[in-house]
Amino acid sequence: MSRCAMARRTTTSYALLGLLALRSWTTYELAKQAQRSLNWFWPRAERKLYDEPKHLVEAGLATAHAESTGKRPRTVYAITRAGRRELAAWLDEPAAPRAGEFEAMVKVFFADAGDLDQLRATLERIEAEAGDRVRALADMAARPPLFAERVHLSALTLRLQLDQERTVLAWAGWARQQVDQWRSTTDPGEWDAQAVLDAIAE
Amino acid sequence: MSRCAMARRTTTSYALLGLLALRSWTTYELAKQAQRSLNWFWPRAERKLYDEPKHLVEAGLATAHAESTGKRPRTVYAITRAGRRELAAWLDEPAAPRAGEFEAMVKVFFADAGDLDQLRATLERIEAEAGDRVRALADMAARPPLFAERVHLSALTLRLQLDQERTVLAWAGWARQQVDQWRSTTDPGEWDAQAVLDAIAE
DNA sequence: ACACACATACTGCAAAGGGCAGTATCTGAG
DNA sequence: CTCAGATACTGCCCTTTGCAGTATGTGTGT
Repeated sequence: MSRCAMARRTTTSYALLGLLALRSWTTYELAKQAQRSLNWFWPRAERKLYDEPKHLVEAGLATAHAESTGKRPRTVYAITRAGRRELAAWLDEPAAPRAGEFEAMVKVFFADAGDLDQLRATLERIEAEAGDRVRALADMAARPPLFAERVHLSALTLRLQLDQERTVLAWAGWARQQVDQWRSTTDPGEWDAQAVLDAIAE
Repeated sequence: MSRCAMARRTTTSYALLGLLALRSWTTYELAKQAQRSLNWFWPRAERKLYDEPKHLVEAGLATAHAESTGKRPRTVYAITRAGRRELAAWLDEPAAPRAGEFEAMVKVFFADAGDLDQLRATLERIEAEAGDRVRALADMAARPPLFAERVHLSALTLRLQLDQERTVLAWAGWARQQVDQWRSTTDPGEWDAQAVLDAIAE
């Protein structure tokens, strides 16, 4: 009943609340599940995934229940009716803009501080990583789903994730071909950068 | 000469060092430039962009020079020889994996906690944002470049950025079409989720 | 029967990063 | 002469990360 000092909620709060809306989990399970599914578009350190459920309980959006496996204690979290209400209300709020961290692209952008071999190595690593992820996504799609009644939503999100990885993969291959035509990282020789920019500018 | 307590360097340190490798900037210019260019793949709050150059100076990778415009002071940063060396060495280290925050996708993933109108609104916002960004990138590509001698590197990075935004744009359009065939967020009716998953699994 | 790897189930701490408010000066257009 | 907008930052508090540390299950092989 009392709402006292309901601390602010972050996207991380709602992401975990979303998982709790599907079923109850122990903190450990919740953390693992978040890393399997949410990690693709809402990556969070395991540390946070242990802290956040406590805030949800504090705010009355979830309940915590202490259990144990022999001598080892564990906490099972479940969503409350208020939690479901808040989750539904949150869906109405406009989301934060997409933001991506891509350190390797910083290295590409400043490639002229180094040599062609370094640039090529960076591009190869980008390509390898994207390839791994395409495979990981294919695996996930092939495996029987954890929540059969939610496959339509999984299909939607997996599709974007795959498209993104494939885009990176294709770009990296193209970039390696372009870079192979350069004389050095500071001199692209005959290579026509303007043509690429013109294509981007439509 | 002394290396005393050279604090750790982060990717943000190297990103700014990269900009300093191009020319000297005041902190304000550096912050703005970082937001114009780096923001696409290494977004950082303005606040950090003011702190970081101080660490670079501390580590001997840059120098700070106090100037003034009338009564208003300003600090001009320049890279040192040690800075260029460190930057080149950093290019060799494998980069952190790509990581993206996409809050709107969390809302799509948990769309079954709300109704179809909420899901459609989320998809429309995703589409609008991606459209804005495609236009912003086209603008950047059309505008005369700040560093003419580096257009080849800009072309490479802009290309990926555009591909990424277009991927999101195309996906959002597709997703809206799919969702229009659903009966509710919990019941996709005749819609064939398995077909989508099979396509992903190859 | 015992070892040992691996999964479960967390906590503490320091440092990086984000968001917002606040302060002040300079520049150009009307 | 005014006023918006650009320049040039700092302080504060909270979130998030990363890593190390501390246990207790469970299953597999020998």
